[in-house]
Amino acid sequence: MSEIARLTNVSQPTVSRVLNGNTKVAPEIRERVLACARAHDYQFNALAKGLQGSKTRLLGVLVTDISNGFFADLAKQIEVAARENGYSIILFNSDYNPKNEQEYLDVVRRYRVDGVLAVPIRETSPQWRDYVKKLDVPVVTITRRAHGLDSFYVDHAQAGAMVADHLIDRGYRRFLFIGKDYDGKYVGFRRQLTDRGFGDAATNRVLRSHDQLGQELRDWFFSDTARAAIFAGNDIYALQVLDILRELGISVPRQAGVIGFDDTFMGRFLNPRLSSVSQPTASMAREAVEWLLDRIEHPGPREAQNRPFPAELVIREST
Amino acid sequence: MSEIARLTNVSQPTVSRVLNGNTKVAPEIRERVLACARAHDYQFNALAKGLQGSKTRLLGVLVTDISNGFFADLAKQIEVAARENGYSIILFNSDYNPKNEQEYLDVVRRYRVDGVLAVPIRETSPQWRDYVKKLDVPVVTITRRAHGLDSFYVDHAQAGAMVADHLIDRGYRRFLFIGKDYDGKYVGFRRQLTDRGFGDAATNRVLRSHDQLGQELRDWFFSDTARAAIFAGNDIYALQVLDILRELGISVPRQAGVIGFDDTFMGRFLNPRLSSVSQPTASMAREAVEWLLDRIEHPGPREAQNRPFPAELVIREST
DNA sequence: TTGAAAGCGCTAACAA
DNA sequence: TTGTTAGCGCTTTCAA
Repeated sequence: MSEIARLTNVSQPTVSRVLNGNTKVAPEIRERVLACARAHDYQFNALAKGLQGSKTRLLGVLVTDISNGFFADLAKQIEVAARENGYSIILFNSDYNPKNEQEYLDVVRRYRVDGVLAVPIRETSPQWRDYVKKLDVPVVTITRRAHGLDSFYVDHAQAGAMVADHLIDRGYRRFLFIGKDYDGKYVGFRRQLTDRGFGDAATNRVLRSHDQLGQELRDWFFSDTARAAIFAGNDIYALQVLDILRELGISVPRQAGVIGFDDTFMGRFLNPRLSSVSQPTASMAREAVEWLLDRIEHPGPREAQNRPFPAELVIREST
Repeated sequence: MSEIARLTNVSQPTVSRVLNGNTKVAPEIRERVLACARAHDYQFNALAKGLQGSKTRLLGVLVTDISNGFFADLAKQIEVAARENGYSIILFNSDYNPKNEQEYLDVVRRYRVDGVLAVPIRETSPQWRDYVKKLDVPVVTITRRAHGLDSFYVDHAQAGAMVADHLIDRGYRRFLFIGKDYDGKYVGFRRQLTDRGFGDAATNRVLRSHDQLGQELRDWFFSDTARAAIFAGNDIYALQVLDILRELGISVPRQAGVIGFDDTFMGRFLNPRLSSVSQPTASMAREAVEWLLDRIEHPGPREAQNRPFPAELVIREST
């Protein structure tokens, strides 16, 4: 700016005024400065700008696993929405590790980002919530609900219940969930199964996804003859389950039903095409970003926004 | 820092010296300052720090499509490697749009990132290369070779030739490539087909992936009875092709062979399991990041690094 | 080994 | 409408 000021015979603050365009400047000077800036391909220094007030036009985005198509897509939508509003994102991957998540919140403070969008790992932990609230930037939670924080999410428990209904209606009589037993979707799934009379421990199991999954799945499947359905905590698990079942010669959906979660892109092309639960990623991302920007641009205490989105059952060939 | 200086009765620069740890400070003061910083959960201001020299400890990462599992994985690896070295990444998605790419290079300058890792769209364009070279930060190209710039990539032409050999050896006699005809892998693929006597236009076609793909694929397939193979420019196209073939009742690999590119995670679980070309993502990312950091930490002109990595043919059930 | 002072590139308050 | 001045939070001289 000083350089441009020198070249155009005005003061440096005047250059600033022209380039930011929010103050009145004589048209003649204005043109001269703009021309000079263009000629020298001037780019403002975002650091110097940010050093002043809090406006870095940087958003921190924290996801749990970017290599999962669902989150990759989410990150993409967030980035697009942010860019449309002149913000850039600094991205972090927690890998479901609270240590990384904590580390990231420090990075975020270092760069004085204007706001944070996070897929939390410990959204139910009061310590985490308190820590986040002490941060002096607005934090918005996406895809998961964190009480007391702005949250944009689909209700996993309700989605789980929808899955239960669907599977029961399709005639499946015993159920396996692949994932963690404290996962909201399992909680809702199990509750609904119980309500409809399928709450037996015998007909209702949880398996974590790991190397032994094939063996365990096989044992579970052949331990009973009732028609079996598998609810995978995400589409990636579902993909693996389909492969295992094929290996075992179990036909889907006849002998076993399989349903995933997130409705990632590949699902509609799998063989058999995968039933799944779809989340409105695009609108979630957009609304969350807009809400966050609104909080950034109009600071001050405000009641926590709680915005649930409807999940949608996408029924294809696997159930 | 001033606050800590006040509380510990030393000067602010001394606090800086303690916290950065590269200058000698009396152990007693040192302890006092560190204790105080910890107590107040001090986080340095990366903006103020970056305003000084060029060290923002920020890396710009530009990919073409983060929702493609291959690039998502690449971004993840880059982020991990960067973080291990104390750098954070600011991520951008070009969506294969040169306008976005250009815009991003401006953002990168605004934030004074220390270096850039890019998956370029126009790596063969001299204008792009010149523009990048004028940037005063080191730029490293990943997954694609850009002459005159540091490049970490697999040789697509050579990989394409490997695919050609493989398909011919499997007994396929006519070939379809899904992607763009100027794609390096197609260039190498076609050259090798020609060298081995399968250069006929009649047996060798290119199709762009789009809505009409199903119809076009069908026309192509039934236009001849020779055994057909389809080389998809990436695994996502391959996934779609498999689905179309299944729809048409064409059995893979018997009536048609299908091979993808990138060997993304899902490939090994598809039905049939997808043959593909695997790139050493992890080592490419790691080496590229390390090279970039080396260039950042030891500036000065240097000969452009040209680092090809070997691609590997992963043969599964689809060919 | 420590402190005082200057300055990185901007914005904002104030004066002209 | 424009210029002058101060200051954001650090690092980096230069003295002491």
